[in-house]
Amino acid sequence: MNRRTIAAAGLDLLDETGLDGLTVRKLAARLEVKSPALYWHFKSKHELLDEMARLLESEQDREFPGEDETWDAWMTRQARARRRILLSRRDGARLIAGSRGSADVLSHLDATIAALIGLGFTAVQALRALTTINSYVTGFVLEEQADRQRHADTGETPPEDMSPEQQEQLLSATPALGQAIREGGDPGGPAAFEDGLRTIVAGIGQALGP
Amino acid sequence: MNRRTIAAAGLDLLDETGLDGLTVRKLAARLEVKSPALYWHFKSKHELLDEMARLLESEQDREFPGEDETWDAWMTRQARARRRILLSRRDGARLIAGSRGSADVLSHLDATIAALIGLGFTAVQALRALTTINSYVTGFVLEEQADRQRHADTGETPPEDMSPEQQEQLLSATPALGQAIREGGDPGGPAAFEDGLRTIVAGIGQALGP
DNA sequence: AGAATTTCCTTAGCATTGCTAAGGACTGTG
DNA sequence: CACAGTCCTTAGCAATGCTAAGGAAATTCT
Repeated sequence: MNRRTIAAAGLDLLDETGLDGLTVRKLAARLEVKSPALYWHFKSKHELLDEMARLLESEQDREFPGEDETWDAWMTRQARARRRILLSRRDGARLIAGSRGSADVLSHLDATIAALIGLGFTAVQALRALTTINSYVTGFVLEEQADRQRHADTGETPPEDMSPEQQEQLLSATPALGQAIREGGDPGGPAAFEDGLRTIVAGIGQALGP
Repeated sequence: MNRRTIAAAGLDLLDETGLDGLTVRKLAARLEVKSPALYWHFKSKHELLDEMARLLESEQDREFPGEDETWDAWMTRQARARRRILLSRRDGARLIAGSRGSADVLSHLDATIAALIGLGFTAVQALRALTTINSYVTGFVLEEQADRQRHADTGETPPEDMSPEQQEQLLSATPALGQAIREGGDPGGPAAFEDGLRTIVAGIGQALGP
């Protein structure tokens, strides 16, 4: 048993209990061990969460733009992949947002910037573009998952389980917002994510020059 | 003593202890009261945090575009105001990201969409633009504040307190990233925020049509 | 006015949490 | 064979969120 396997078990437990329900004792029990045993491998719970975050992030393919791939297609692909990773575990966004990044991601970031410089970016433009997209994805998924848990732990009926009449009653209280939701769907859903991503990538392209 | 004054005291305490250090007992002590007294006003700590989040959000001026103001100037101003609010309290972004929004912000969102429709947006475009910017600001400030606490509780020297030689040594390990930071400054700083914001607003403008 | 109800707090304490101290078994090394 | 290192256990401490039960003061009802 090492840090890696413990972190992996932690991610599985995360799906069942959520970040707030994840305790060292429960994780130890799942590994058929008493809780102080984990403190041999990690000096604190926070360090364990950091390792879990690193493991989750490492599941993302960290590719560079392919030969015949444009920078914007690549950035879009990368952003989608990150969202999928964050969504793949319960509270994934909160887990990663609250953790220390590894030196590993720094070196990958460095290589990515280098690759973008080869595609016409300046170093500053590349870094700024990447952090802008990153902030957007983190913020978006964070609210996406927060909504999920809101409906889960209040026992409140999620909008998609309501009768059309109930939906309509909610929407009619805020007419403009109601119209936007009727025409555009859930503002925390995949379509909204794609739209925002497209918007940001377009803005980056504009800053790059014609 | 009511929910409002308790939440206000909670925000003050938040600055001293951080979100993780904020306990019901400490807050009660600050109000010169025993801890179960607070459970008369709030049925759980989470509900208290929600109220604190609402109070913090309510400090933001919720203006509509002025007569001679363009939509992009207004959105930029609004995004900056939100960042300032989140930064005004320690862990402000985490506090708000983890809370339920109030019906109050829904009705304001509705009015905002209506105002943007008057400026040439469709309802869907307006809602999507607002949520995109919102996700970005939340994500950005979240990492901004996370960095702050990382340096605080590891006792690690923040880069700005290092000698130029130490800085250079860090930067040289990742040459492309190093160059980007030397030329563009802290990727979690105000300049980076402004740049990302400008990028997103430009992208929104492009989607609106010429 | 007196009784009843409501409001808002206290004292006491329970279960759970992260974490530490001390020690035991098992493995490899001089 | 002694010794040191690795990885776990048992026992338990201080702090946390929260509940139960009750008390004092104000408010309302008759």
